[in-house]
Amino acid sequence: MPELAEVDFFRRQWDPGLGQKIIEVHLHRRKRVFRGSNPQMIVQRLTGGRFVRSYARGKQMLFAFSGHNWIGIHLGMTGELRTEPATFRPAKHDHFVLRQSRRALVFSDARLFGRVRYHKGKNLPDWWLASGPELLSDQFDQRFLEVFLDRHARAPIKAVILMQNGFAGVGNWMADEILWRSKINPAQLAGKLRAKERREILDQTKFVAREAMRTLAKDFSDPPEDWLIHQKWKANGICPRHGIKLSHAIVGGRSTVWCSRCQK
DNA sequence: ACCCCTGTTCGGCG
DNA sequence: CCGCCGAACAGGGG
Repeated sequence: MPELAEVDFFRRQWDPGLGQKIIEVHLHRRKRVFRGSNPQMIVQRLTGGRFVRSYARGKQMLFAFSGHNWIGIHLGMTGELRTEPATFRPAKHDHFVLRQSRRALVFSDARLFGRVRYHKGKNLPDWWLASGPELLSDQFDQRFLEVFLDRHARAPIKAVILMQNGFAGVGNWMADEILWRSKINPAQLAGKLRAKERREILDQTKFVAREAMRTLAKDFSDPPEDWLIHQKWKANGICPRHGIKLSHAIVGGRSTVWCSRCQK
């Protein structure tokens, strides 16, 4: 579920716990979400520390704790963060719980595609820096885009827009929304795109990211009515521009929707 | 019962 | 070696 703006929404769900001490860490040690990390060490290092700050970058979140301890969380397909009362008892899918005196900070994930990582040190973890520049920053510009599109010239543009080292935070619905607004067919090879189309991709990516941050990230409210996202999952979804029936196919390995009239 | 899925990684293959 | 593609991961919902 979570892409750029939803990820930031979930990150902020733990805000009430900022500055507060962690009195107990509860986790299911054997769960897949801890792959690559040592769950026992997470418990050891976080217990008694303080939750001091959080960051989001693309689909990644980073939580800073006192003593140079860091927790990275990726929500995968079905992960979510929330807070619960102090008396909360974890249920089946609540894999990681930071208990504070007044509340519990909870990560849950039914499908276990999400991930919790641990990092110790004064500097940011390497994997944090591996994702692309933030879409709304000046580093995500025309020059960056050109190089990235050319590097993946033989892949369909839909697949390229889903690559996190280029389009950090873009997931399936954002990708379709961007391509629809740019009037580009999702199956078009990235290397075939003309100068005007490349400019459109930059502009529409910024637009979709900015608007999503204004709505979804703030309170999980819907983007405007005339966005493609509202039609995408309907059996008989129509193009918001002129009302003809949308096309569906698997492109770049992902379910894709587009308008055959405006996206040639 | 069967098929679908807003994500990532890995092995196969061209 | 580079890079694309399909499968695998796992569970819930239609």
